[in-house]
Amino acid sequence: MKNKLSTIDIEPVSHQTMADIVELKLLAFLKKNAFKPGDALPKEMELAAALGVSRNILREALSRLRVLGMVDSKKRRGMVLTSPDILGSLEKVMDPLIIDQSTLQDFFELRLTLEMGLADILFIRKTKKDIAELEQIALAEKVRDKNDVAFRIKSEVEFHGKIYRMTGNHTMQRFQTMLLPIFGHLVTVEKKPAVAKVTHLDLVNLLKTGTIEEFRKGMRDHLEPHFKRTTK
Amino acid sequence: MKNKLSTIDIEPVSHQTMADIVELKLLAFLKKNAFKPGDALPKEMELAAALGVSRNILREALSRLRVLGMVDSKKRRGMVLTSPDILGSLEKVMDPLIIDQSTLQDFFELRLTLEMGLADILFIRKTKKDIAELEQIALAEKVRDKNDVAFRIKSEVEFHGKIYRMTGNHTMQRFQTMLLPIFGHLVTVEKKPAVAKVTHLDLVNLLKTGTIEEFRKGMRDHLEPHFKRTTK
DNA sequence: TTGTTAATTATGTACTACATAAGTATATTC
DNA sequence: GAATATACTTATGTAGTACATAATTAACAA
Repeated sequence: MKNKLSTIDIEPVSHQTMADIVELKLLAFLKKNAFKPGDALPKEMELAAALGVSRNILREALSRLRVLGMVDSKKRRGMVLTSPDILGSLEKVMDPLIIDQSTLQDFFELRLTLEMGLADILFIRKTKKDIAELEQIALAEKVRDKNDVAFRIKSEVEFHGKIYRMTGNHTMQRFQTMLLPIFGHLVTVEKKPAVAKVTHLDLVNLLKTGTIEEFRKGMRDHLEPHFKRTTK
Repeated sequence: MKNKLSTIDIEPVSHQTMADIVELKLLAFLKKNAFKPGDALPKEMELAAALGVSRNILREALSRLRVLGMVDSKKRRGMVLTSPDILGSLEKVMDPLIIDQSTLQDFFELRLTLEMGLADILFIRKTKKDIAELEQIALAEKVRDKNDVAFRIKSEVEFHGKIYRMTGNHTMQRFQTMLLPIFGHLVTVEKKPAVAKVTHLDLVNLLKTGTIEEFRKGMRDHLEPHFKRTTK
């Protein structure tokens, strides 16, 4: 019964090119031989000869590993396997305009999920200093005009960003920063701005004197407008 | 005072190659001109000419966009922008052996955070059918030998995997699958297996008759051994 | 030991040539 | 004239050659 789609939802046959194959073979080669970061790779000519492809094709495949942050190379020295910058590749494609709607929604929910799960790590790592800084951010919101949309978004970003930083988890922090454009995009699409009944200042106080459960409850109420939009 | 490191912790100067520059220029070009999935890109020769580089270099850069799932191309037809497969690039580099220890720990915490935050979405999306299936998985564990390590891991994966599937969030589900090798790697490194006081069957019952808060409390207790290892 | 210079070498870039598949136009047949 | 077969065109895919460049090594000098 789902034939109403004008765009036919079917994937085109995948024409594997040599570069595709070589890319996979290289990945398999690295895993099979248990290469570790720092290990030197065979030189281009050897690899190309071993794979039976031109140096051109090999370089196209290597170029892909480079963008994944898996290999690095310098002239004369050769190539070495590096510890990949996992989120680096994510950052490059995180553009709300080209990501399909369904995935955007998924990431939005992912952020909500993270935010709800943060409490545990947060209570392990929180410090008086961090809480004080967070409070400053929350207090700064009061003195500004509530209708200043640009400021509201900026302060929202600042507050939640600070919370992620407080976890001491650099990856999570970066991940959140990457999700910001998506969050911003979905929010601007919204008709009316969501007003939370639990404010940032409330959250700060819960962080200061409350329990994990109380803080999480507060966060849930703070995010309630977003959860309300999450359908079955 | 952190000079005790034998390997000097300093990044080498980054030598940007032409391919690096072209890659960035292409990304900027696509964003600036608001290209949308399906839009045709200029042909290789035109791009190369416009950028002032050889077709070789351009193809190395395009190859990178391909691995990110941003462009697709067929002979004669030309290249088109595609909706990127965000997690595709992640999957390729998700190898516990080459990811640095610090990032591994970050991802481990990320998983714990997700698991703790799942409750809200889960209670929105859960169905009787899914709960019944989850219960089957939990029940199947009872009949097996507790000392069968391989089975224990398999059933652990199955149970938590099912929970992620129950969220209906395909991205989160894929993300969890990607994290499995990391989880497995860190667990095998552990000395003694962690024994949780809240079992999978307990969680199923909480999902059936409990509240969100009760379920989350159960999940926290279930994960307690892992949280215990999480240091300040 | 330190500093300079020259030779070596693996990567980086450019260019050419051709293969291949997929549109486009033309010709042929009924 | 419509349908089918044929030749042509074109943009990507692949291969090969040539040379530039930077980093390493070796040799040499102060």
